Amino acid sequence: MKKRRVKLEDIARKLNISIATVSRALDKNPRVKPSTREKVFETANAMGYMPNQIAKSLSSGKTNIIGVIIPRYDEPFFIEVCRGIDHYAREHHYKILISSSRNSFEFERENLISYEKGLVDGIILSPTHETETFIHIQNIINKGIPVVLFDNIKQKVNGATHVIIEDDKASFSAVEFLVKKRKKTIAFIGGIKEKKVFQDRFKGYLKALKKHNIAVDDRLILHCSSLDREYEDAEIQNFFNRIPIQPDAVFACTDNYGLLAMKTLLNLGYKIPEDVSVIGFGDLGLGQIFVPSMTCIAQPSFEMGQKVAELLIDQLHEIDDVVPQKKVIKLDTKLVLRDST
Amino acid sequence: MKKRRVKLEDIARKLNISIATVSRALDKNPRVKPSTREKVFETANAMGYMPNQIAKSLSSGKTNIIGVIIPRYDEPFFIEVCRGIDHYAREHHYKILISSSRNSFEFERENLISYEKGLVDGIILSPTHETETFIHIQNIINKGIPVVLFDNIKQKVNGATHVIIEDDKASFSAVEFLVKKRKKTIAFIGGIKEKKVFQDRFKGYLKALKKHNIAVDDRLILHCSSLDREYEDAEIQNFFNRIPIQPDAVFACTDNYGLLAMKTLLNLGYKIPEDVSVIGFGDLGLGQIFVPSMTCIAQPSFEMGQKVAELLIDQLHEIDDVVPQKKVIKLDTKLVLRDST
DNA sequence: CTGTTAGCGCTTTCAA
DNA sequence: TTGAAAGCGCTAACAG
Repeated sequence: MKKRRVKLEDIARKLNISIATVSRALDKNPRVKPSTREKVFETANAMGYMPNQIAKSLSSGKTNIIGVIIPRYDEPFFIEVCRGIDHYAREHHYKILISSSRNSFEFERENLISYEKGLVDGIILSPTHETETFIHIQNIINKGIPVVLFDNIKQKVNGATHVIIEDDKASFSAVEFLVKKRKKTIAFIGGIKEKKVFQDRFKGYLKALKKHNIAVDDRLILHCSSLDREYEDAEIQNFFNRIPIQPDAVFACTDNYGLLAMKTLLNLGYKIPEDVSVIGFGDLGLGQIFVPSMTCIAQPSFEMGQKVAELLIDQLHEIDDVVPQKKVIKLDTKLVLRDST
Repeated sequence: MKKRRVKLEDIARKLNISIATVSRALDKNPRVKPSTREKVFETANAMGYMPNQIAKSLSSGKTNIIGVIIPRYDEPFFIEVCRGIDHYAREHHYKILISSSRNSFEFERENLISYEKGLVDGIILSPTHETETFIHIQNIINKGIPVVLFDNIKQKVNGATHVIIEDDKASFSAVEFLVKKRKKTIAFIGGIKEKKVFQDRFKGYLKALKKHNIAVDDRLILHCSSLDREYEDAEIQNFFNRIPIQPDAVFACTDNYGLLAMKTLLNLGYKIPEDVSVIGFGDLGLGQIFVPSMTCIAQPSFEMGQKVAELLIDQLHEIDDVVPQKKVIKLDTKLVLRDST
């Protein structure tokens, strides 16, 4: 059943012309006589010709594939970013090869190395919480492969463009919003301490309390340590079941934490927002469905994906000699008010 | 900055041996003298050698990439399937190239064609609701590229393996469960009518009603027609706002529909499950967080991904001459009981 | 155990 | 406007 694919040579032979001419004709190279070109197109179609991408890539040195590495698939934020990347990339004739580092530095390195084998023209990466050192990324860049980083960047990488949001500012403004609503007992639910974005969101929380002279109370603070959805649930339930004081507000570092907090609080008999206000982070859809709907910091995920792709593709199109400006792009967030506050 | 990559030739020259030997040594081919092999490894490392995947692929005829086409990214079901595929594929040294057909037949075709250019060794595809004809898939198979289909398969494709769940049975059992709870006024919320899985889920609903002599009431039936999250919400709100009779149960064809129904009903003052029971379809996480938690038909999404990948990779490893058995694999679903019923 | 050589399918000078 | 030929980097059959 498996037939040999038709290639340029087959068309050339049938038409009694050279491979080069066929190649040029198919390329719409103007240096081919229109009549020849037409004949080539006709027979190519008739024979069911399909160019071999691999051969093209080998000879041209470009694959038109962008490698994307995210810490995990099951987080709407990353999926939205990928969607944004995909949209932009497709418009510019690039495909995307996504892989997950599964929150592991080792996997991140492996993925990077596998991309280094020439499969991709450039790389988009969101570092894991474990990623402390950045030489693996630096190595890639030194080999001349453009890299754009987004989210969770612990350390500036020379030669890479960064796309981020200002996590500290965003959380500061959310917490300040709660304070202005006369909340005094504001709980904080963060994620793994090692992750830069969570560190920054925590900083914003502290800063807001400090500014408004509210004492920090450790009993109100939870840093979730699990990387797994199921355990997050348990951690948060535990936290609120045992909390010795009643919070009048909760600031959560992800949508999911916020929703889990709401669920737990409702089950404990709290009224939202009467007894306690809740704010989430991300605004990736679920907050709108929950009853009551959740106030969130909206993170421009799709746009972040588009931006990241745009920056990478721009770099891919730059003349090699030009030393391009590597920049840090900051995207805006905003607080979306709903029923939980 | 962009340095020329080191290749086999460079290593060969430095060691004064042939390229072939270097290639074999790196391959751990036993026909190379251990001492030679070691020297090769050392210098390869020292020189920072990195094999060129594209060249390898061209000469070996395999890319070790699996192309995956899903109707959309922003549906947890598909992401879970992709996660399953990724897990299995990675263990077997395959990478996955995901693209979305964005619910469009034309995009599906385009993606397929782009994969036909030799970039992928095999294809995993979930057809869109628009996909009525399957010649584009048949064409691919005829070219000798293995294809595995999953979910929403309107028509059996010759030569392709299919992985599905029995949507009609699953929804039948869910609706029957409601009937046995003495529900008489069971609303149905389905998706676009063109989609096979929704058709089947509707059939199951009808069948259960029929079996238990409950008259079908069109006023209780909604087929959502939008492909966009935002409009789904509006459609479902509209439906319940205007419904002329009070349902005592709702069977929804996706988790999202179920959650939106619960939200709307709660906002209308219904008590769940006292006034109305709700069952969703999928069980992809959110149902557990909602208050009340939602009873769902659990669909084995991750497992489906693994299975689909396994079947494809098996096929890729089959000897070409062997005409492989193409099968239809049916995975089991189950009803997960929670607070909404 | 190692080297020679002929591809894999396409692009791209260089010549004609 | 076209053709010949040299790669792209690696694999594998064949010969020694």
